[in-house]
Amino acid sequence: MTQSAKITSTDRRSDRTKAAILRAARERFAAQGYERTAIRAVASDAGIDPSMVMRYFGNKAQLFDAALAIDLRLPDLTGVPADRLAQALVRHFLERWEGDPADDALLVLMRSAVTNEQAAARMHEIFATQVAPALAAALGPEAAAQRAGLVSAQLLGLGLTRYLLRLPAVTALTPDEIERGLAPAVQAVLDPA
Amino acid sequence: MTQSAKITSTDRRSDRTKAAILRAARERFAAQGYERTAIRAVASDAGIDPSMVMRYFGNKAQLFDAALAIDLRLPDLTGVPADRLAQALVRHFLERWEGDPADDALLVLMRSAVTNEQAAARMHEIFATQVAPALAAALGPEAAAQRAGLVSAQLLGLGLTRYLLRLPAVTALTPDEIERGLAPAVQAVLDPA
DNA sequence: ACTGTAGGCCAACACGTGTTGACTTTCCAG
DNA sequence: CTGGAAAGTCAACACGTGTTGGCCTACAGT
Repeated sequence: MTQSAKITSTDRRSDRTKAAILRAARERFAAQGYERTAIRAVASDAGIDPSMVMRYFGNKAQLFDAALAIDLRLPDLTGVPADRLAQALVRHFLERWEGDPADDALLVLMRSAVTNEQAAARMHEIFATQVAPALAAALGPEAAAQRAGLVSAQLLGLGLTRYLLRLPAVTALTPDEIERGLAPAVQAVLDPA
Repeated sequence: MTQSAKITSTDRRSDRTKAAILRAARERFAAQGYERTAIRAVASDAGIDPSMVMRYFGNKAQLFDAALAIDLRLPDLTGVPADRLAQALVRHFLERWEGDPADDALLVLMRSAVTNEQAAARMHEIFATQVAPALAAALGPEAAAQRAGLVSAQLLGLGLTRYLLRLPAVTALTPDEIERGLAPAVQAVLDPA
């Protein structure tokens, strides 16, 4: 039977628009956050009718949830010498963000998580399943539990001030200056006095 | 003429409700951010009609602007020994925030500034007129310009993760633990390698 | 007692939102 | 060719929003 051929062809069609919706949604959520993003605008960006968004994703909250399927792609820190851990972390996030801050999932999440409970919950989840384990692998479980919070505070603080708030005093710095300035600070958190 | 007496009495009446509106607005903006705060809700909290809000503040944006008249009450850092600057800063913000995070103006501002241009602009202004000068007084002008950004990133990162996102790994720490962990890191930014 | 005015309320408008259901078009299997 | 399902459009509902203007009420000055 050629049913499989049929299925794939039709499924491909719908999957393509589904992907277009998701891409448009990510861009809007990133630029404006959850509340200010209108489904009509997402649909318009994707070149289809608003009702298609509902057909494929159910409702706005579920669309948001789908847009937040995130992989931070944290580097493997187990091979990094202990005294260069901080540098590796700072550099990784800088590289990630300098590319295109607007569509980086972590910044999308931050922008919405501040006013939206659903996004905040997802943030907790991302932290628990990705950030904490990566640090635990490098520092050992109990040390990581103590320090992962402050490290996150430092890195998210950078993302907040440079890419979301765009504080001039932070955007004025070059990536190199940030790495040189911030890496020792993060290292200070990793190595308790 | 007793006109002055008349004016003060009537003005007092209106000023009292005006203040009530402002108080309610600050609470709502703090808890929900700009977009999710409804004027009807503010009016209801203040025990008056929504149209009174318009009468006294013009529109929502101006109400928001009035709610953001903020004094960070930064401590005078000129007398603090250079090697204790970071500790003084971290402690100050912790004390400020541990009291009642919900109505601290800086957190109000952060919550809205991430999605609202007007709030972001105000944030830049607050930084330029309060944070930067306080650091300049302690570090000297050109050193402050270089490092104020990263110091702010670290302090706002703490506020973000602990009071807005409430990341468990950060809320689990006691204020003392945070001060011990973060002060050396902030000091590392203040003292370049 | 009378009157003007400031303080306040009510009802409504205009608009944007998420969401729904009925209708049309596309397109492929038989 | 043809039927039927998948993909997509259209128009509308129900609701919450910021905002407006007209009306009422209390009270201070004469």
